[in-house]
Amino acid sequence: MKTKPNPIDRSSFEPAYLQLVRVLREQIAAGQFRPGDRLPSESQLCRRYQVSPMTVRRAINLLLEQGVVTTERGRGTFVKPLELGGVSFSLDRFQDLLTDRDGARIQLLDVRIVEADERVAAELDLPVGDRVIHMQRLFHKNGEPLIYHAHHLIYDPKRPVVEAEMEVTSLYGLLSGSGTSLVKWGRLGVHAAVLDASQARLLRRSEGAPAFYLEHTFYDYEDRPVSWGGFTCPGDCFHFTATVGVVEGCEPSRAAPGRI
Amino acid sequence: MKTKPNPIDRSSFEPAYLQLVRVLREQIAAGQFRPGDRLPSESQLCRRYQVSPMTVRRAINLLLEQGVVTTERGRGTFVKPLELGGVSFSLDRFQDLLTDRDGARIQLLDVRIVEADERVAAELDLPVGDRVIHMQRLFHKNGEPLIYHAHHLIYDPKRPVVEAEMEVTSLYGLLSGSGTSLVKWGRLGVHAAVLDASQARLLRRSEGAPAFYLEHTFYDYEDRPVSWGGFTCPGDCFHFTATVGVVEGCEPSRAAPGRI
DNA sequence: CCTCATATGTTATATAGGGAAGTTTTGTCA
DNA sequence: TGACAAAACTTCCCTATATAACATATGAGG
Repeated sequence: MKTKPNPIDRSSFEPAYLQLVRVLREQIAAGQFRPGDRLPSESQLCRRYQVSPMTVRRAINLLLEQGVVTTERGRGTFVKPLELGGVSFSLDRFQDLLTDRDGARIQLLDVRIVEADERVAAELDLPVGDRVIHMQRLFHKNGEPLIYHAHHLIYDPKRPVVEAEMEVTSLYGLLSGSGTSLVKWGRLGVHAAVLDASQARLLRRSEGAPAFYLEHTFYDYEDRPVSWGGFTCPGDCFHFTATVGVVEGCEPSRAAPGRI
Repeated sequence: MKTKPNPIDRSSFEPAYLQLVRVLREQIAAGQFRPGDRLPSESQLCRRYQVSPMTVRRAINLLLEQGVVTTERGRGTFVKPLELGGVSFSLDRFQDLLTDRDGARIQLLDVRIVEADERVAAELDLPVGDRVIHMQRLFHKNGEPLIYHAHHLIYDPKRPVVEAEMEVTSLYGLLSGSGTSLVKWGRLGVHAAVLDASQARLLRRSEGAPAFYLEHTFYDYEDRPVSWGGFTCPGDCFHFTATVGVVEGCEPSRAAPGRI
């Protein structure tokens, strides 16, 4: 058996456990270990790379959380096969649009106090006819309209959502708000949709054009709904991408951004 | 200062570090720690819960990877504010359709060998005019057509993709295939789309109906493209959901399934 | 009052080791 | 040969400890 040089560089800034993760990933990516194969045992890895058991464990745990391998107690660590179910898409770039930077502009189309109809009342857990705030906005990027946003907010003097929400930046201040946020959590959904006539006019596109509808409901610390609405994102400007499997570049099955 | 009882149960099957994760999550979910707040230092947590530093570290690391907290070396660990960018949507249920279970049926519409046009040649990294396999399929669930799938495959006698791919189960066998898989990794994209005339007829829906188009390109161990195509999923049957923020039930910002 | 060195508190990384639980292999005994 | 027990191996979890790197507070000296 030939003795390979130890690829773990102790003088590097990169921690040993991360180096080990990288080395193992590279070996998997190179096909040295294929789906279903068993990796060397932890003690073997210790000897092979001259690191302590805890370091190996930590590396294995990372690979586990990254979805690259599975472990079976008493049997070994195995390379996971590809599966579409593990893929996930993230909204990375979306938040950039909600904030102000980089030529992003937020146009307030309309704000008014209306009475909740059945649908709104159900979503916000209010009696029908209660007063709620209805808000419509248009997000621009480089002068072009990009996203249409409409949502309903509770209007309760006892709950100071209004003041925080009336700012034009709105959602961003309410979500990632400096200091104490009012919102504890939210539920999101992505639907396939087409533009209706008014949306098409606002977004300067043709009616019936494909779009993503990103629905959102946010809840406060008493788990009461605070806001319900959605973003309409034309399909010609938005898409989600991701990779599955162990690719050479680091960070694999982790999701990738989503705007062209 | 009142001495609270130690919520870490050492006789439990649940590992200490997971219990600690749960406890901290509950405190955050309950509003005991709010976004921006600093969590107790690691040594404080050691004393408070009577566990060793490594156990605390592991718990903190988990919270870190779950996106619940951020850490700043030399300053402390802080509760993360809500941010949409961190949300991710997964394809959990999608794979169920690719396999056979639960009343799922796969109808082979057409398989033929064609010459690659410019687009196909570019995607599969082949010369224009090379022979490729074109395949169209229809996925049914409980008798209803659900997904339309069309893709092109390389047709190279030297690469035994064909035999593995000709099975009706196709993609599933090629991906999650038992034994040695041919595919090392893949690139996925989700686009907003509408049904064209032929798709509408096959899927028994109206033309122009909204849909998701899940594009895919798969690569072999030499990083050469093997397959390119996409799934057309009518919007009335598919959507993605996710939650953002720390919700009472475990596993939060982790993505959620996607079929109604 | 300002500046700079020091001390303290924090997270990050690493080593060494031990025990529990599960699986596989080996070996012994009938 | 067959059945069963023992050993070996593997993953898993935890403890104890040490060092490094970074941030902030403290205090002395000008």
